[in-house]
Order: sequence, then C-alpha cells, then structure tokens
Amino acid sequence: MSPPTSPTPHTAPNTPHPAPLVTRFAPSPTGHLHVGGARTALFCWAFAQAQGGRFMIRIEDTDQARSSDESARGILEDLAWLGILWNDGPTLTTPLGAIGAQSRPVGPYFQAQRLGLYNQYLEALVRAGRAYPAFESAQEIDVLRQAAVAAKKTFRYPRPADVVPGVFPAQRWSRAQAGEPHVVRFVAPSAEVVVNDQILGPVRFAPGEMDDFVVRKTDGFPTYHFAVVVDDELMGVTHVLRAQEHLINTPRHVALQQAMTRLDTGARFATPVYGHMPLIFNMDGTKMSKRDKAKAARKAAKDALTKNPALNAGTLAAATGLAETAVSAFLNAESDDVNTAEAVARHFKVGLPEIEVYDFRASGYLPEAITNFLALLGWSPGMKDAAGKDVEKFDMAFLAKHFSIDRIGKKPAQFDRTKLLSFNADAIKALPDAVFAQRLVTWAAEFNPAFAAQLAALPEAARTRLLAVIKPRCRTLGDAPGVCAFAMVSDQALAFDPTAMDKAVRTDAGRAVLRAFATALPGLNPTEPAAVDAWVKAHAEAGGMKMGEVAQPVRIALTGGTVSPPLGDVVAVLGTASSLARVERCLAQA
RNA sequence: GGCCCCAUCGUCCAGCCUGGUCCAGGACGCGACCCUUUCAAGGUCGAGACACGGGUUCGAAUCCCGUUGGGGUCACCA
Repeated sequence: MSPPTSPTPHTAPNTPHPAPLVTRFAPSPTGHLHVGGARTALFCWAFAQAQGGRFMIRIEDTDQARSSDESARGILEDLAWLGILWNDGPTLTTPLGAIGAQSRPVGPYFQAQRLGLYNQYLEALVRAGRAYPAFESAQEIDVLRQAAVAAKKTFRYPRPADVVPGVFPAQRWSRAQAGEPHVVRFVAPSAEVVVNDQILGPVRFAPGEMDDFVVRKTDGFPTYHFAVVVDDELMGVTHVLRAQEHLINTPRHVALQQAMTRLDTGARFATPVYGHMPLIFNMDGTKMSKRDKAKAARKAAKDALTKNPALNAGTLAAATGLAETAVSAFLNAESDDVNTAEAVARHFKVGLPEIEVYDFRASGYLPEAITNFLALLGWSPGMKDAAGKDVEKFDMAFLAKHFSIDRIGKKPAQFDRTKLLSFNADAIKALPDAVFAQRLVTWAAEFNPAFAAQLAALPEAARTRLLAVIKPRCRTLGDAPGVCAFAMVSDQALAFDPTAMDKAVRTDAGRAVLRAFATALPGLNPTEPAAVDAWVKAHAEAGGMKMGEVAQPVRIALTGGTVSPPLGDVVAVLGTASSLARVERCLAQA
C-alpha cells in the first residue's frame, strides 16, 4: 500500500469484473420509497438483469433516530409492487412468493445488524494508522465551522498534530477504550483522487479537498461512508449506480477502499464500477421532496384564509380536529408535517402532489406505466419502431434485455406529471377488459373500500359491461369511481343536474322525447346496446331532430348529467326496470 | 463562496463519441380540423429547440476554449 502522503494519484480503476456482477439499491428506511429512489432501484435492477448479474437490496438503517422497520417494509413492498424484484436482500413474503429467499449468504442485509463487522474493520483501520479517535464534541466542531463560514472559508477538520498517517494512535485509542466519548475519523489521503465514472467520465478531485471525515459516530454506529464501503466489499457489489448527489462522496469511498484490506482473505478492497445518474426535479425546477405536499396544502389553506377572513388557525384546527399549535406551526411554515398537510388538504378538498411510489399507487397509477415513465427519465433505448418513431413504450422484460449504462444521460430531468398521466392512460387502455376489472377491484379494495363495496354489489354482467365501458374513460384507476357514479347511485337518490334539466329536459321537445323513450324502453333488449342507439337514431330521424336533441334528454334522465358512456351501455348496465324508473322520475321533475 | 456536474422544442428523449444525409426526429402538452348522441377514445395537420461568444474545419447541434445559465455538495443524514 502506498503511504497516504504519496503523490501517486488514487484512481478508481475500471477493471473488468468476473461474474457475478452485483448491483445494489440501498435505501435508508426513513419514509416511503421516493420516485427518485424507485428510478435508482429500477436502473440497478435492469442493469443486473441485462448483464446476467444479481440485484441486491441492503437497508441502511444506521441512523438510529430516523430509521424504522415499518418504513423498511413499506419500501420493500413498493419495490415488489413495481416489479423490481431482488435476488439478494431481506425476505419479503408476498402472495406471489417469497422475494429474496434465494439470497447469497452475505447478509444480514440490515446494517444495524452488522455493527460487529464494522467495529472489526474500524479497529483494523485504526491499528494501521489510517483512522483515529477524535474527542471534540459536535458543538466544538460547530463553533469552528461557523467561524470558517464567517470568514468565507471552506471548513475542513484540522488534523491534530499528534496524528501521524500510518502510525497507530495508541494514546487516543486507549482514551477511547476507557470510555471517553469520541468519534473515529479517517486519515484522508493527500493525493488526487480520480473517479472513473461510467456515466460522466473521469472526475478528478484535487489533493487536499478531502478532510478527515467521521467514520464512526459517538453512538458507536458507522457513518454512511464507512458502512457502505465495508458492505459493498463484503457483499461483493461490483457496480454502483446511484444519484449524482453522491458523486462528491465517491472520492471518500475510493480512498477508504484503498486504505482497507479484507480481514478474511487479506485482499485489498476492490473499487466497484461507479455510475452517477442525473437527478429528478419538479416541473418548477425544485427538487422533488415530501415537503412539496406541505407546500401544496399550505397554499390551499392560505388561499382560503385570504378569501375568508373568518378563518384562522383556531377555526381550522377545530374543523380538522388538529391541535391549534400544530396548525399554526404548519401555516407559518415552521412545520411540514405530512399528517397535518393531509388533514388540511382533505378539509379544503385539494389533491396533494404524488411524491412517493405509494402516493402514485393510491392515486391509481399502474406499476408498468410508472416504471416505463421512470426509465425514460435519464435513459432511452435509442431504437426506432417499425414506423421509424423512437421507441418509448416498453415493459420490464424489454428493460431487462436492453438496458445499458452507456445510454444513461447526464442532464437532470424534470418530472412531467402530465406525461406520466398519459402513459398511465395508455397502459390502462392496453389492458384487456378482464385484467382491467381485476386490477380495479384490487385497487379499490385497498384504497377505496366504499367503491369496492359498490362494485361488489353490482350484478356480475352489469359490472363486467360497466368496467369495459369506463376503461377508456379512466386515466388512472382513481378516475373510475367518478365515471361509475351514475351506476352506483340508487334510482331514487339520483340527482338531476338543474342546469342540464333547464336546457334539455324542461322543454316541450325534451319531455316528448322522454315520454317516447319510456314507451319504447320495455321493447328494447337491454343486453343489446345497439338497440337503444338505433332507437335514438330512428326517433331523431322520424322527428326531424338532431341526434343530440334526442340523446341528451335521455342521458340526463338516466345518469343525472350531460356526460356519460354511450346510452346503450348505460341502459345495459342499469337494466330496463331501473332505466324506466329514472326516466319516470325525471319526467316527474320536468 | 470552495469543489464537482450539466446545457437540443414548455417538458421527456433521439441525433453528438465515429463532423456533411439535420432549414434537427419522436413523445407529452398546446392549437386546428376530421369522426361523433355527451364525455372519452381514435385520426390528420400545425406551432415549437441546437444558451451565447470565439476557435478548428471546405463544412459543427456534433470537436476545442471561454462566457452565461442551471444543478449538486460542503453533517457525528444517507
């Protein structure tokens, strides 16, 4: 090993890796799976698939304060829902089988369970004179940092004079062993570090840029940098694809790798192949984050407060059942609490932007639409279809076959919800009717139980026809309840839109059409939608009317409004008796 | 501010590596029209970009340099 002060540049060599190729996605379980994380996981998965390698999940729960098991499970479930399945990692039992059950024996896959390992490697690093206990408190460091900022200088932790690279810091070690609170810092190399990034090309970091960063915190847990390097080595990770925000961290990881040897084989740590992909932003250019939900809800609340001076934090708290202190903190942007945001949004009936995979799931997006769309954020197949157009619609199997690092772009992408919505609408349209019905029922059972119950209450034939008819009218599964509403309300509870009634029904012509329809209805076969449509056409021709003059009064009578699926289908779903009852009732109000 | 990354239609992507076939192609959105019993769906057409300035070259969206702009990161978070 070259001494740390060597002028020899530290490089991350792009050496070919023998099989198996291993990629990993390593989320920290501090919330739901973010769409950005989902894309990272997708790319890691796709690359491993395309290369015949393995895709691994590791849970980075070294932040004791913020990590939770529920979050870890939620992230795994979201990944599974998206169809991003892992070869190695925690086992997740699903109706389709246990994911991760065939993992390589390199676990545990939760970092909090690997503390012993980190400590062994840490002690070896200290004994090699490449790390040392440091006893300044976080507060003391903070003072130094503030001073540096005030002086407009970059703060770098000054290495204590008694620390000599390559020499075991015996005194510091015994103080630490005696129980004195401390962190452990890495002796940063003074040479240049070059990262041969597979997406960005070689990235050079000048000597002296890196300071002696912390590798173990006061609480005894390793920092992200240390845990990642140890685990990637011990778990055989060969390729690291991650977001560009990690690019700056990479020299630290490379430096660590070059300072460390395996305890079992004595081999030097390998440096994996790195690729840093561009970030994903909102359409306004800001970083997508959970805070966007709070921002949206706050805006809705402020708008309402402006319009209605009687409203304030107190009345809002009463209306939403929240604590007044929580509401005012939220309104003053002192808190971005998600629960508060959601309660406020519900109160003002505004939708919150989907940020996490779970949000999109709840809104009725299809996993295949999300993964397709996400894949295009930073990657493209660069292929033309038979018509000579760019290929942009593809499934997971296509990705698994064609994904490659060299087609990952470099520039950050903005998350265009409108385009995602279009992809989702297309994905729904592509579903066979039976599959659509099954997906909708599954979705409703989880996210809209009331609608699920209404669907279940429908006769099977009517439900089948209804769902087939609404399919092209749904851009998300969440659109379905609205489109289906006419069929879910009882004949007696159906409300006729007053404006529509005045315009098309409360006229001599309108009433006459409804009477004629009521007369004809019992003779029309309800299972044959074409019969109703034919009647509309014939009646219009016979009366010298436009089709709309006949169809709209009937539509209003049957559905309460001017917008609905085709009349034949509406009658087919409602049945003759119900249709007749609605027409009679409408006539009574005309 | 230091360090690092990036730069083609409003947005996502193709083209750039291997300069000419590019007065730049596809998709979403937008506009118009067609279809049509409403709403969707479907079809046709259209508007819409190589950030700027220097080079190199017979020739640059493509190569080089600079400027400007955008972003990331500067934690005992990951």
